[in-house]
Amino acid sequence: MISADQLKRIAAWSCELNEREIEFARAGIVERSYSADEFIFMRGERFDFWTGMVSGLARMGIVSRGGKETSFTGLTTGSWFGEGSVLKNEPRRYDVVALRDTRLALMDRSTFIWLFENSVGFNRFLVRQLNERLGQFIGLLEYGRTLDVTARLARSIAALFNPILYPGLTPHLQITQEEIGALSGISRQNANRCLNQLQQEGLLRLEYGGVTILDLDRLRHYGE
DNA sequence: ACATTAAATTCGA
DNA sequence: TCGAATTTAATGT
Repeated sequence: MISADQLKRIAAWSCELNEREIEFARAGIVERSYSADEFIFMRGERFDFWTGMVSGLARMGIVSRGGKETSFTGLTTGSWFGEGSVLKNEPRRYDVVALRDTRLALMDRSTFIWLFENSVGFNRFLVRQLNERLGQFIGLLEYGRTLDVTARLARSIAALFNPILYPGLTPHLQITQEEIGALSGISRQNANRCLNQLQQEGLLRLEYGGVTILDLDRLRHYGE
């Protein structure tokens, strides 16, 4: 159980709920901490919570049998994920691992289902979110094949700044080049080269331990 | 892999 | 509590 204040702070969707729904939501949420490199859950595992990033950074993806890692997307503060598995009441189809110390909000399944069945505002949010994620995954289809490393990195960064999936973000993000590499599936060295190229082209600005996005639109369509 | 630079932490007054 | 010194972390090549 978390306070109404805390709910407002960590869940952008809560502003679409009425008083009663907010009471329900906060009663069904607890917070939990994860340390860097810890698995939040693994593919095939049951994890009966809908989850929100309170702070930190995580990576959603799969590791194949050979140990090869495929990253679907990064998860930053403010994003909520896992609604697919919770709705269908089935095991997770991907891994989520914390890239640095991370705090999560966990909403239990019955609360999620109650909101789904009773709250118009919550459903509005869900539809928008699912639609946005679908768009993101369609974008991933052309990934590996057609795009060079710089474009892949540009797009995984751009994905982090999707205002629907990651509400309340400023154009500045605290993230190391190593973490960007992990999200894009490339080495830190390569990430460094790509980032400098993107800075050259005026799409972002590099800082110590962070980046500031200057042109999200061109980043998103980089390499087209 | 190594050299450089920025930031965080410790320590002495 | 301030700032210099040391250690740790991030970056550039």
